[in-house]
Amino acid sequence: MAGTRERIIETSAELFRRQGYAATGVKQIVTAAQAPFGSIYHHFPGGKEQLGAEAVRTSGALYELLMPAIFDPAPDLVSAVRAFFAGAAEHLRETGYEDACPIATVALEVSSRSETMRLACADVFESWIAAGVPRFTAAGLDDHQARELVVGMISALEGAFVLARATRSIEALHIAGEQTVAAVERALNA
Amino acid sequence: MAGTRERIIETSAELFRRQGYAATGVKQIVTAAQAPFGSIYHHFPGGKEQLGAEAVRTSGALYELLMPAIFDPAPDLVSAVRAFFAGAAEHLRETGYEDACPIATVALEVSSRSETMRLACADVFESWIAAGVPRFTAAGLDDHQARELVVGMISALEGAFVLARATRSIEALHIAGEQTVAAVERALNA
DNA sequence: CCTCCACTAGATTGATCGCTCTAGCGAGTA
DNA sequence: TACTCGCTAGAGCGATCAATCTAGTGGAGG
Repeated sequence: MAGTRERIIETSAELFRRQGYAATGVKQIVTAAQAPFGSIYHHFPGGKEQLGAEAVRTSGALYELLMPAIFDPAPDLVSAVRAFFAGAAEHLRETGYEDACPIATVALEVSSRSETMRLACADVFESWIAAGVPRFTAAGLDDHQARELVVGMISALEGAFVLARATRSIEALHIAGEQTVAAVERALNA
Repeated sequence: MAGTRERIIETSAELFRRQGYAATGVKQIVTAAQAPFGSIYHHFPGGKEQLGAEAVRTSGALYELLMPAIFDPAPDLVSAVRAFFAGAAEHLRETGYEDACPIATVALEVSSRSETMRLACADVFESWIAAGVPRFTAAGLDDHQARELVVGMISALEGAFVLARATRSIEALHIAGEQTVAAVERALNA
């Protein structure tokens, strides 16, 4: 079997995203991943915490790819931002409001309990920001403006996910998207 | 002893906010609340889920009071929004990045696992929006504009909390606050 | 061939989970 | 005093938790 370790990480990431870190048992992970129980502690001697941190970093890296995938083919920055939020809203609705941010739940859960995992989450957020900034500077904004807009965009998206998942509505995502678009337009026209 | 039930709810709400729903055990709650174990199931026959839902609604109602407390004494809407984010940032920093939103962690955790608790979270968010809207219409905005700005404000705050807690920095809160202020100013000057 | 080792496989551990159970306390009524 | 009843008090339930343990498998190197 090729990639037991990878399969465990991917399955963990999926489960963590839907139900969080604490609510997901190691047994549930191996069952869903169709992996033997013992393999967990062979591949992840640090136990559940190490597995959690790796799952966060892996799905974080995967989502970072959305930046080039969405922003680079777009005709302009504003269209890209709009597509970014529209895509998130569509995906959330399509998955029955299950698949929002892959790490937000975990980030809130563990940031007071596990420094290892908190750092993994912080690194992922910082990598998303770093991946987003050049797409904004390329549109003529300076580094400071670009960072502020990217951080604002990610914050708006994450918060809208929270409301959207609880209320089963993509209203918050639409609003957050349009307000981010307005912020970008304002910076471009200054 | 006056208010064992209330003490249990308040303690639960605090623990849920810091570490989430699944990671908080009933035993931990009774220990922290200095309450007898049996009292939990006397006061909350629905078990942990009922306790969780009540904790969400109670702390939600408590936070709803921030709307009048911050917006009504402010000289104008923009100052109020600024104070709203500044207060959140200060409180988060003062508590060592522990006390962010009282229900966001729970909302993300349970919205795919417990319909009872998901509804409690959704009701709380909707009540916050309902409490915020009149403060925005009082400044001359129409209902539709007001709701969009309030939903955007809460989304921005929630998302900034996620980033702030993970990165141990209030940068995201400052940015989210200023972008919300800009959105309000734009609506007022239109 | 044999050895070695990465990996699979799952039984088993002690601790902890949410929850149920019975017992009894103490204030109120008669 | 006698009885009720809201609540306290915690022992104990079966289930499940993360993690450890030993045993065994299969392919590569010599």
